Amino acid sequence: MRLQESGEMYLETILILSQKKDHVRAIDICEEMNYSKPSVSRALKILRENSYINVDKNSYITLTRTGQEIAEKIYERHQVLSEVLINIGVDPEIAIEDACRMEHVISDTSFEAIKRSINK
Amino acid sequence: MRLQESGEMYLETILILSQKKDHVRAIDICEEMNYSKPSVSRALKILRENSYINVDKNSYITLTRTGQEIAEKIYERHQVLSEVLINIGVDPEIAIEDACRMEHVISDTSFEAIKRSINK
DNA sequence: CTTTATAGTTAGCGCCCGCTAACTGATTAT
DNA sequence: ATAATCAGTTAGCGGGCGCTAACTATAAAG
Repeated sequence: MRLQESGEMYLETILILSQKKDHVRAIDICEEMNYSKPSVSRALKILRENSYINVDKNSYITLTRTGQEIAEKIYERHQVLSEVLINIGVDPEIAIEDACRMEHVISDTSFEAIKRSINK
Repeated sequence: MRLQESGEMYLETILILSQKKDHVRAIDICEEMNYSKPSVSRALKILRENSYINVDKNSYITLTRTGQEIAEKIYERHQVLSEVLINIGVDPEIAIEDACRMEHVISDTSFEAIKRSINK
């Protein structure tokens, strides 16, 4: 199953949360993304069914290998794209918002080209 | 009514078609976008109801002032973004596809910054 | 003049993905 | 032990936006 922009955002959020918390639960995602519990619950169900995440008896969420790879990919894009925008003078807040949307729509090819172009 | 990405694509397509044809009809949009007639018909209905386009007795479609402004804005983004990507070495076909998606999600601020940054 | 082709519309399906209301089950506090 | 709180789920709504099937109206062709 091909992951939607929405699914990618959930994975990225789980990655970020697991970097600053011991464990990640659905409720943490609700707070981070400002979504209702049912929205998060359903999204996690789909991610679980498609083996992007695991949920243990304590409802602690972890990324599977595939989930982790996608989350890291999107997160890297987020970092690089917002940095690029900030570098050309965009207000950091706006840069981050834009990066958040662009990170899901850019091809691997274009992203690699962007990374290469900032290294010179 | 705030226009969706989909609505912006229709307006942009109408602009492009009206540059290369005497008149634009729904069926032309179907062919250009590879969408079914009902999909286009409904989209046009919404654009008409919200005064982004006019449709005359011959079913010829024209952009209103507002529609034209949006279409031109998106089209400019399309041109600039694909040019930028091509310039940094992205295959034109991929560059255009990516520009097609990015053009709808970038803020005015970031787009202006990108334009400025290529002029030096 | 009737048949056929072309363009547009209506009805309704289905997936995405937010939401509220209301339930369950577990943990904490009285 | 009972009540309250917290986390998660289920049911179902609604808007966005593709689709097919089937209808209508108009124009072209026999």
